[in-house]
Amino acid sequence: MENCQILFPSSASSSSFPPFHLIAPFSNNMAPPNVLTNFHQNRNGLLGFKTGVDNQPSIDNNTSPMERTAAGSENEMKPGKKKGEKKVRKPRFAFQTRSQVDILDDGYRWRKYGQKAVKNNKYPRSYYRCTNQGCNVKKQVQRLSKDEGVVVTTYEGIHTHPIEKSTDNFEHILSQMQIYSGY
DNA sequence: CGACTTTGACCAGCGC
DNA sequence: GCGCTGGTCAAAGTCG
Repeated sequence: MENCQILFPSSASSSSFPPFHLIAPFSNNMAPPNVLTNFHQNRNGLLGFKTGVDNQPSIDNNTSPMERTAAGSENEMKPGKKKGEKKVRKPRFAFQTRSQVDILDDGYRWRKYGQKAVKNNKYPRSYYRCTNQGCNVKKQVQRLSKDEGVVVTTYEGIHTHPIEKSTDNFEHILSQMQIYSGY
């Protein structure tokens, strides 16, 4: 978990790196994760954006070994937990936002599949998965207990399909929230 | 009735 | 080895 902290640059540097630079591309029919991926690819010395990429060359593993047979043939081990096989992590991107709502409407449809209480945090962490068939993108949403206005959203994986609805809505939400810059 | 949420249980990884 | 913690599953419940 710790390998996925964020950072936006401090607000002091907003002139050189306004947080919304991160977001602007969304309007181009791009989903946040994709955008962030770009950041990841350039991440040498970038932004302070931190990702949780583990030996993941990059983004071409859209359909990962984690893929769970949607048909539900189970009985196999849990996905991605094969013996001897190194745990493969998809690229992860996290960002903090200051928002009233936990769930940012980023244009994709998500299904909640779990919620856990997190240590040192009075708010639970929620786990969501993209409902699009074949798309294994996941995200975690957590509100900070020390600053309840701050929501941390972590994306894992890359969407393999076009966005489902206009991101105008997302932008609208963005316009209502402030990017948190606590570092 | 389908899509989604809730929630307890289960499992693996990790630190001690 | 053990206990803690994070991540996921899946059954049951809810909602439109």
